[in-house]
Amino acid sequence: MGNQVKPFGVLLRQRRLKSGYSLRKFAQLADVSPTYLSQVEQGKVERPPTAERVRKMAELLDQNPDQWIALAGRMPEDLRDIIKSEPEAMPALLRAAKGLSAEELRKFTKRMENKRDEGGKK
Amino acid sequence: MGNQVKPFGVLLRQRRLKSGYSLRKFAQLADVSPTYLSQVEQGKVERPPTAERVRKMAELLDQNPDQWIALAGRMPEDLRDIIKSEPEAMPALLRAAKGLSAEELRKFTKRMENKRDEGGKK
DNA sequence: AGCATTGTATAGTAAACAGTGCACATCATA
DNA sequence: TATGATGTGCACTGTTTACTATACAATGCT
Repeated sequence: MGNQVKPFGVLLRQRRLKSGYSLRKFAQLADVSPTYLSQVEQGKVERPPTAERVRKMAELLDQNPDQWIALAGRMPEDLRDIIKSEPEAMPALLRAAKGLSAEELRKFTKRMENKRDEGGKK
Repeated sequence: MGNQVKPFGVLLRQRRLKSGYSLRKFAQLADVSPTYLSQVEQGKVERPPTAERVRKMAELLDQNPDQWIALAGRMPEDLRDIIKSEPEAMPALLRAAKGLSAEELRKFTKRMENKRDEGGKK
């Protein structure tokens, strides 16, 4: 509900400027060409960079890498494996989680963690 | 934990034979070349076919498409969007769900569904 | 024997992906 | 005016992806 998904490129540019990096400087740190970085920030590329590169950028700007990867429309590699490990139950879980608020999701997350910590019996 | 993840190709071949299709016949129905289908069944291809094609194959063989897509190491398209809608909370939720059994996952799924049905207050 | 039908190995390919290089316009500063 | 730094448009490129074409061996049927 009301989750305004700001384009990845816009967010990237905002954060980069806030950190005081020029386009060329940051491109160098992130190990991409200035041209490409410019295109990404403008949303001129079909799809944002790879998950690995997005992770690097997020780290350079002190942002949450997972969040940025998801915002870029990529999938953190481990999530794919998690889903694969329970190919029926995990998709169902995600679809059920779809409408819930972030707070509710966090609550469920906590409960799941407790479930695991309380003893890997069996 | 003892989740024996049977290779997708092996499963595909088993199901295809059970349904009485020859490789060429099924390849034609699924709209791929016999060569390619053979490779897929043998696990000779780096990665299984696209989600769309796997879905088609699953339907032809009366299997659960989502399950097959996940088994093939692909991501049902809608899941990506769901994760993107809550780019912090959803990855966290999945990671917490990681070790849980299928039954426990189903329980949480039910609870989430109830939460939603009981009224989107606030 | 002849022919069809089965699956398979090898090689190749069109399109998409994830970028790069270079020239260029704009603005600031000296 | 010159020099430097900023970001950007356009063309291009190496690599990966998701397959296909061709030829072939093995088995079955008549």
